[in-house]
Amino acid sequence: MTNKSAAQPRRRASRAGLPPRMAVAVDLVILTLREDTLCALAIERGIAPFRGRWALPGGFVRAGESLEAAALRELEEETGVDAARAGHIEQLATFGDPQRDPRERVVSVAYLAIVPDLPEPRAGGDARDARVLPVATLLSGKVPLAFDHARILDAGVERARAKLEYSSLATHFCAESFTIHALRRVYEAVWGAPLDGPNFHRKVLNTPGFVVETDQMSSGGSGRPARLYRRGGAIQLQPPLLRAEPRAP
Amino acid sequence: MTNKSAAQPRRRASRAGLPPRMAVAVDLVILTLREDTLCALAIERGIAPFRGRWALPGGFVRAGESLEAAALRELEEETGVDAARAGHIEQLATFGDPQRDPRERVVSVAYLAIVPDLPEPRAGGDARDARVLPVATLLSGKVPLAFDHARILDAGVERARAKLEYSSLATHFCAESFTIHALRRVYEAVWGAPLDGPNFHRKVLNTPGFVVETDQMSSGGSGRPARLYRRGGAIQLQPPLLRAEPRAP
DNA sequence: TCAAAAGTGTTAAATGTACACCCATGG
DNA sequence: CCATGGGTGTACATTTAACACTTTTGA
Repeated sequence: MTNKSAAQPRRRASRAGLPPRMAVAVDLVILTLREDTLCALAIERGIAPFRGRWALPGGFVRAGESLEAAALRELEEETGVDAARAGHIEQLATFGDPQRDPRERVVSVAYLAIVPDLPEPRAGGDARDARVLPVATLLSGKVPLAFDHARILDAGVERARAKLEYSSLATHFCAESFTIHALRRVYEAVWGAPLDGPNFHRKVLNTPGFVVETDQMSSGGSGRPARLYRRGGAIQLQPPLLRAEPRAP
Repeated sequence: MTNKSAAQPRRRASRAGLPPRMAVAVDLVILTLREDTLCALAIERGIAPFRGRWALPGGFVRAGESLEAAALRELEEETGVDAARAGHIEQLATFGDPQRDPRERVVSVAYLAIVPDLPEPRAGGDARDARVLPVATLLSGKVPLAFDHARILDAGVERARAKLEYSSLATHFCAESFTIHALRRVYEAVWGAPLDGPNFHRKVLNTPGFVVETDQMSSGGSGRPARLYRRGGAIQLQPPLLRAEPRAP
């Protein structure tokens, strides 16, 4: 019916019904907050290709291993953070350009992980060095990333920005208990814009399931001690926290 | 861990540092509207495994072919709709459970396509039959889908529902020019809830870039002729069209 | 003239925004 | 007693939701 069957002597394997096999990898965008700055874990590659360049942590999926399991395994290998301590992990997108790896065809499934208080990473395996660097630095273009990792990182940051608005993702940047102020600093760091403190406070408390009060108070800092909260059960926020866009007068 | 690694000598390749190779497929959730009902294209499988069961259209990615190109090729093969006529196509998620295909390890990258006025599909290739069926039927469980395709379809429908709210996706269900009423019927079909006509009308017109007026009017139907509009340039809607949730009094 | 759909007006309620102001703590 | 951040109050602007009402067509 189409020209297809005629025009296709094309890859004998395919005609025989056997699909080509490809390597499948997972790459991780691991986000955390360091001094009110949005940061990601980056690896300095110790082997070719892109030796000496910064890259996202990742590795190949093993036979019999699910994609999610591979992502969690890589997360633990690179950071020492196990599934329980990881605040949040979700699949981001899949990158499969035929040229994205100069060695051979590699399809990479990217995952986004949020980790509170990411420990100083250990270089190991194929990595010459491993560091938690500001996202702004990594995306500035001054430190070109290996492969298509700049696009992957960008997708991860965009996903995080979008999800703060309508999900409880922000709480995963915080330790188990946190002040409303700390939560606000997460929003301000990820969105890169200041928010009104009083209104933010009310909005968070009026969003059912977002946070739950504890009977503890913060201590030590300057100023009045603040109440500590824990993550509530809500996954989606209704109504969403709006990303304030200053209105034109 | 599973009986699988025992059955295989665990691919010596993997121990030598060479990653295992896997087949990579694309599967398509192709949504359209038929008589105000959200429908998806389904294929009745003519070959094992799952012979005789309904499945989503899809196929293996070829060597040297990008994922997106594979998705567009499958879309055209199964529906005759080329990239230009497809309203919208986007990557949805990747499904890679080791057991999802009983033959061998297949990682499937799912795509979501929206096509206005999907033509009656032609069965061909490995398909015994091809039909446009209501999503509600396919997800009801009465017609079990092959592989993990119920999960994929569900993810596609959920993505479409969510994106109607904050993107101009709904316009891609419509022909090139359409009335505001037709656009509203898209929202009502996908969300499964009625919307207030007058308020919807204003909201659409007040959302910059959502639709642009033409100088033509609809003809033929009963009632007053309506103005026709085209898709505007906006991708994201600001403010979003809210999914009306009847308020508890 | 009636039914059906298009489109405009109107109003009460809910929400968002900006900022004044009091509270509790450490220096 | 002052700086710092925590938290509440409040007034105003904006948005939303509900629905009455007018317009324009085909039957």
